[in-house]
Order: sequence, then structure tokens, then C-alpha cells
Amino acid sequence: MQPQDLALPNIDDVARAAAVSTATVSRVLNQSGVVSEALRLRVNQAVTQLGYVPHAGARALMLRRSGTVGAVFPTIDNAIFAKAIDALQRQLADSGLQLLIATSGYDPESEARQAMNLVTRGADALAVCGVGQSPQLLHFLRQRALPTVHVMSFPSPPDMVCVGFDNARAIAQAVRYLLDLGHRRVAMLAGMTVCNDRAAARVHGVRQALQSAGLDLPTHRLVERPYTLADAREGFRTLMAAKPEAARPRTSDAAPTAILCGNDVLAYGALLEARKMGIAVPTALSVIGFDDLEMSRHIHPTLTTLHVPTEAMWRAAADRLVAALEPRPVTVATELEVELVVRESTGPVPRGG
Amino acid sequence: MQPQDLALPNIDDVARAAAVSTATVSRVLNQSGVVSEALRLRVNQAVTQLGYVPHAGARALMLRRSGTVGAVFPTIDNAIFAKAIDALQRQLADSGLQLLIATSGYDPESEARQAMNLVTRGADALAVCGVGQSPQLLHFLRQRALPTVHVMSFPSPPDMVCVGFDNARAIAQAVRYLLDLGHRRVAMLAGMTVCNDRAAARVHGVRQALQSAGLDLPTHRLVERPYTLADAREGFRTLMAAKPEAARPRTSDAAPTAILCGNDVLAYGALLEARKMGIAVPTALSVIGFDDLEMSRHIHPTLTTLHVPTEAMWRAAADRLVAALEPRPVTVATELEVELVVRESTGPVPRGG
DNA sequence: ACCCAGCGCGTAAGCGCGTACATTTCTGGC
DNA sequence: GCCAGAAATGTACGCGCTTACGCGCTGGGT
Repeated sequence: MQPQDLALPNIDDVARAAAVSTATVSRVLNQSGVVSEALRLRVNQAVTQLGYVPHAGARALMLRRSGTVGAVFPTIDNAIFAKAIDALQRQLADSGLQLLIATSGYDPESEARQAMNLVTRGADALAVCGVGQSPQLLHFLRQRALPTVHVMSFPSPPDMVCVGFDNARAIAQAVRYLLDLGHRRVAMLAGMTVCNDRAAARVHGVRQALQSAGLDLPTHRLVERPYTLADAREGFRTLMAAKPEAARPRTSDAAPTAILCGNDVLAYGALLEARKMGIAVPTALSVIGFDDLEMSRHIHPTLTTLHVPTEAMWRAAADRLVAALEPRPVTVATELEVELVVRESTGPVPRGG
Repeated sequence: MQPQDLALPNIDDVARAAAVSTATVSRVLNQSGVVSEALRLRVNQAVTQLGYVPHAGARALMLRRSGTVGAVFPTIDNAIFAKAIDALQRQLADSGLQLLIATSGYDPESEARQAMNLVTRGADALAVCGVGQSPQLLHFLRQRALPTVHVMSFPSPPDMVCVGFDNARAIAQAVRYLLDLGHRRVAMLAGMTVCNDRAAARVHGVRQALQSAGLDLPTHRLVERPYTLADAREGFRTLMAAKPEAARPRTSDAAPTAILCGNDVLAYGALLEARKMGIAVPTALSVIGFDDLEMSRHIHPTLTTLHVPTEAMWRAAADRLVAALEPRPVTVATELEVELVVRESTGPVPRGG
């Protein structure tokens, strides 16, 4: 278990063992240049016998690239990011690239630190979530001309490469769908919008869509909670009990008949708490999520939600980086479609609603 | 977005800009040796002005370590591994180490390839799941004396460093608990045991515990399914409908009154399908999971399950690797406790059961 | 018989960095 | 004012690798 006190074999050892020059060993290993079959065999034998593996650092030094791509996620502890890592890692692996992971905890400063750390560790390219990076980080990346892709948001500032979707426009679909069902008292259980452009855009999208219909999203109809089930349940409870600050009672004082959630996890919390509170979904209350995680089609009632093409999105992001490293011309911005998937958790507004 | 055609600043550029020697720059950057305040300032200015970042490869070449730790997971698409990555990454980050990720898809050959790939990329140490690695991989790691920790299993072969728990013994607790409640027809919805020592140990643990009570786990009471909700539901359905192969009807032909699941995801599938089939939990059927994911305390009914100290386990694993790299003596094997958490999904055997 | 193109291989330079060792500068005691 | 020794700084080598270049050999054309 102790690290290598022993001297690892290097290319000279292999060359000696195979009675060839280091150049030949290198040529065999990299399939570059022409080597006779006899020598190729001798080299390969020596390599396996010595258990030789080229030193990554030395290689990176010569080739001016490390074959490593970094990614900074807000957190990993959310199925949507787990899926993202999975897709990214697989797609990069197909091009022989390794994935270097870091998390920021939704903090731009930490994100900047982590991203720079990844670069220090030799990352040739970077994938990050959204477009809300700190100016220092953006400056740093530009200064080094480091291929970077911004995922999950769209549109982006003009000089960014991004693969994502328009969060506001996506959730507006869901709002319109609710309005069509007759809902007028619509609330939102949002994620924390501080330093999270996606969460903020979703709130913005809801507000805008409501306003286009002559409605609004008053303070007591909006709560922000972290993406945990416990917080979601508490937030849901708050939302259902909330009264407007103005003292005069109106129709809009009554509890909401529909709740839009910032993501599926929040929606699960809402469904679970609704059940506990004896609120029937969708009869008395409609609930809509965002992401379409695996659980959404299984939970009871199954969740109406916005389907995000996570896999495709991250594969596309990986492709951008691979292309940039080739180097091949890179598509600057790609917008993906987010579709509303109607399931059991939504229905017509209840009578008198 | 295109990669660096531009020449990145190197230590010579910094030295020139600060009008000092490269040695001084290096000393400032690594806080090694003594440098006067004046020079330190000049160097730091030059560094920030040029946007200088030391070249990881060159650094690794000199220091004979890359500051990178690799980890191979079967998959990331499971909350238990997502949590693992999260904990591992954080703990390593505390020691200034970066995490390099790969996935094997539960295939030992792929695991070996991926692990070697990580080493090629410069990983100074490795974390892997379980103890079922391919002999070639184990040989390779030993040959290079690469610090390696095996997580999630216990015990392990004598020369392995491991941090985990005894899967068989853990699940035996759950079996005994069910037996105490009067259950006699106990079934198991297991994960795929091929190339997965943890899943296999859990099946083994159940079988053993039943045998100690004079019971057995007949073929029709055991199904293996991948860790997805859809597969779990289908597996559950199969389990509840299954009849023994022998033609003579006996008490044991009746449906099970309790189901042990290989992990919480399978248990969620069981709960959801039971609900759909109109089987009341826990009145007509008890369900037990394994892992204690966040959802388990929220799902309805809340899930009785075996609580695994995932966070602590992976932090401990990270600590082992950090210690080995210092290098400090390393605890060879650490066993963690897995506790049964009784919630709503289990109860006494139904009358006539 | 000679030349030269081309193939196969070796030699050696240098990628960017850390550090042992050499060198310079400073400090203090006489 | 001088020198020994400590402190501060510089010089230069080599980590392991890739690759430009050059050398020797072969063989077909003249």
C-alpha cells in the first residue's frame, strides 16, 4: 500500500530490455513511425514483462496536452448531475479522455478555485454548469484560451460555447399548460436562485408566463429551498399555508391549486408532503417538476414534468470539447428542446378553484 | 474556444518579468525555502499579471507525484455512488488532491482497463469498489506498489487495504428481525450478483440467516435484477407470482410475506409495484431495503432499511490514500457498522401467514 | 559499377519544473 | 574595517518522454 519507493520502469529500461533505442519504444507505443515486426514484438514483450506504463507527466510535457478534461458541478448529490457525469465520462472515454471532477457547492468563488485547480492539474478543457461563472474565472480561461463549454443554459453571452436549453421558455410551457387547465392560483417551489442562473431563469420564466396571462407571482406564492426532500416538504408546507402580506382577504388568499417545482426532487417533496397533509393530487392540487428523473415516471402519482435531454446534452458538451482539442471547428451554441411530459400529478383546476 | 496555439507563460517568463531566477519563482510558489518580502511580492505580481499556472506535467515529473487520485465505480447512476463520489472528492480536496473518475459498468475487465487508464493518466493512488478485481489488475497495482483502497466490502484478502462492512452479516440482521416478527416465507429481490461481491454477499447472508433458522431460500424466492425502478418492479411482480418447480403444493407455495431487497432502489420499486398491485405494506407484506438513501425516510410507507455510513466510509477511504501518499502508516482494514433502521415498511407477519 | 531514394533505426535535444549546489550578499563580533 | 558564517539568491542538471534529424543499409534505375 505504500507508494512507490521502488523505481518504476521508464522508457530507457524498456529500451534496454528490448535492446532497442528509446525512440523505437516510443514509436511502438504510439503507433507513430515505422517499426519492423521483429522489434515491435521485442518491445511489446519488454513492456508487459516490466509492467511499463508511460509517465503521464512527461508525456503531457512533450505533447502539450494531458488527455484530461475537467468538469465542475455544483454538487454531485443530485441525480441530474450524476447522470451528467455519467454521460460526460462515457463520451470522453470514447475519445480516450479522462474526466477530472470537482464540485463548487453552488458558490462561484469556489467554482473558480476548483476550475483553476483542474487547470493546474493539467485539464486540457473544461465543462461547467450554466453561465454564471465569476469574471476572474472567465478572464483566466480566456487568457489561456482553454476550451470551455457551458452546459444547461441557453442562450449564453456571445463568446461562450454553450449546450443547453432556455430554462425560462421551458418552464413557461408548463405554466401555459396549467393556465389552460384553468388554474389561476399558481405557486412556485423554486430552488435557491442565488448564484444559480438556471434556478433564477425558471422563476423568471414562471413570472413572465403568468404576467402574459394577466396574473402575477406574489411573494407568498414563491419559496426557495435547497434541493433536498426535507427542505422541499417544509417549503411546500409554507407555500400552502402562506397568506399575502396585505391584510384584506381576497380570492388570491386561498391556497394555490397548482405548484411548479424548480426540479423533480422538490416536486417529490411536494407530492410526499401533500400526501401527508391529506391534499389529493391532482384532484385538489396539481404538481409539476423539472428534469424528468427516472423516479418521476414511477412515483405515485406519476409526475408531470419537463423532460430534459440530459444524456444528449452532456454527450454534445463532450463532443464540443473533443472537437476543440482535435482541433476542429466548434459549434458555438446549441439549443436543446425541453418537452412537457404530462402524467398523473396534474389535472383540471378543482371546482371553485 | 480553440486550444492554446498561444504559448502559455512558463516559469522563465515569470522569472524574467520579476527579474529574479527561476529558483526564486519556484520557491515563492511552493513556499519552500526563504525569499525576501520584496522578491516575493515581485514574483506574485508577475504571476498574476501573466496568468501563470505551473505546468502539471512538468511538476509531476519532478515531484514524482501528480496530486491526483483515481476511483473506479461500477456506475455513477445510483445515489449511493453519487454520494460516494461526493464524499471522496471533498475529502481528497481537503488534502489538495484531485479526483479522477471512471466507471466499469460492473465489468471486471472494463474495471481493469479503466483503472490502468487512470494510472496512465498519473493517478498516485486508487479507490475501487469491493474486492472482486481481476487478477491482472491486482498484479499490476502490486507491481507498481500503487496505494489502493477497496471500499464497501469487509473482510478482504489479507494484503488489501479495505474500508467497508460485512454485507452478509449486515443483511442477516434484517433477516433475523423479520423472523422475530414471525415471517417464514421470506423472498429476496437481489441486485445482479455476477461480478458484484457485495450483491452476492447479501444473497449469501440472507440464505445463511434463513438456514440458521431452519428455513431456506428456494429458487422461486430469489430474483436478481439490475438497479433500476423498472426492473425492480418487474422483479417484484415475478417474485410475488412465482411457484416452486416441484409440482406438489405446500405452504411454501404461497406468496412471500416479506421481501428483502438488495438495495433501496430495488425496495422503492417493490413498494411502488406493491401499491399498484394492491398489496398493502406492511400489513400484507414487509419490505426491507439496503443503503438508507435520502428518499427512504420520505417515501410512503417509509422504508425499513440497513443504514450504511456511506459518507464516513468514503472519507475514511480517502484518508487511507492520503496517509499512504504522505507516506504515513496505513490501517489495513476497517470495518464499519451497518444498522437496521426500522420504519413503516415492515410489520408482523399477517394472520395465517 | 555507381547513385540516390527511401526505409528502419538511433542520437540527442528540449519540453517546464524543482532543487542540490554554487555564489553572492548581509550580519555581527572583534 | 575585516572576516567568518549565515542568509538570500542564482546556476544548472535531470526527471521521462517525443521527435527532428541523421546515419547506414537496401535495391532499382542509369
